[in-house]
Amino acid sequence: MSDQDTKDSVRVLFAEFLQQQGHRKTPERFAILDEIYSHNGHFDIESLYVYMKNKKYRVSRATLYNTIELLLQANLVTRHQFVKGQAHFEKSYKYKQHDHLICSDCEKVFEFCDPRIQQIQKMTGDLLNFSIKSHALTFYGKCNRLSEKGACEHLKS
Amino acid sequence: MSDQDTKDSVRVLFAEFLQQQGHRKTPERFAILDEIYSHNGHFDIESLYVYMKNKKYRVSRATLYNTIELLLQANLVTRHQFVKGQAHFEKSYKYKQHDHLICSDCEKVFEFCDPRIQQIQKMTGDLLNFSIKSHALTFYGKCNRLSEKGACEHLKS
DNA sequence: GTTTGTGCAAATTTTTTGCATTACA
DNA sequence: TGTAATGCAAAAAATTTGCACAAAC
Repeated sequence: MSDQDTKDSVRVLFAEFLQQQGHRKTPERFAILDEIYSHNGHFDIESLYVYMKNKKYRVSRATLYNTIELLLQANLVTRHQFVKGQAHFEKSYKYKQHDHLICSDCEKVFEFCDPRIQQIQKMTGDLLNFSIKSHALTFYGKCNRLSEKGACEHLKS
Repeated sequence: MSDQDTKDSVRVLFAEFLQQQGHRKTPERFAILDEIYSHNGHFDIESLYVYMKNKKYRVSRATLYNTIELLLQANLVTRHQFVKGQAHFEKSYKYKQHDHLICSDCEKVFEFCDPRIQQIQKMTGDLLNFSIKSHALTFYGKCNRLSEKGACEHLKS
């Protein structure tokens, strides 16, 4: 599936979501969705604001916060809190299920997959009578690039 | 191990940590550690500030932030970000390893254990050449108390 | 005695809110 | 045309920083 196909799909999904929830289909909402699906990796609200401002797209931070909330509800975006005091997001449609590994030296975020997490998720839900929709698993450690190259890729000071 | 024994142990561990790192052993730092280990469950900086103020303990928010940072490094406290815009913490010494389950209806936080997560942690570290120190796994869903009692325990509005 | 750590207050950063205006349905 | 959504700016909330004073080492 091409990037354009993905963008078309999420636009349709978001439109359906807005319809069902009785929200209006404003151009800002679709522009924000489009912007998010034009980038890979994680982003925060401020970056998104700057991206759109640079494209001369007139949008307010308030609308970004509002729209991100809707996109979270629509499961088109997920939220993370890798660093304190600032939320990070990433697109989630057609993006393979994965979890994160954070290096406490260079603060770089890596991704990995393990199918057993889905099993644990299902079993825990059954056991505790909980309808589990999603999960977030993060491992914290050191990426062992220090000894290899003398320093982590993004090591500070 | 009694609560008092635990408090004594963490005080020794924190003292050793401060020594090794070349930090001073101030009474404020031990008072904060003691306060944290006097409570169960999760807390945020503001609650901790109020707890200590109520006990007439003179402490500033700046010192709380500073000390929490040291306690995180010493692995005596862990940080979570259950809700946006605010960090939550919990004591971690001698407190059984567990993960969290959050109800999106009542926002209550539940705990669970699954030994397989340790296996995934070890295998992921070996596979990606990463020295993993810790993890955080959170499941998001609905706690099914709605249908049982008409509403989640802390359901809003 | 030196220098780190502290409290306080101000500053910064992140997010939310109020309100007049715009535009979707 | 009625009402939800927007932009803007102000407010609120969370965290960090600067500085004079206190107290570990």
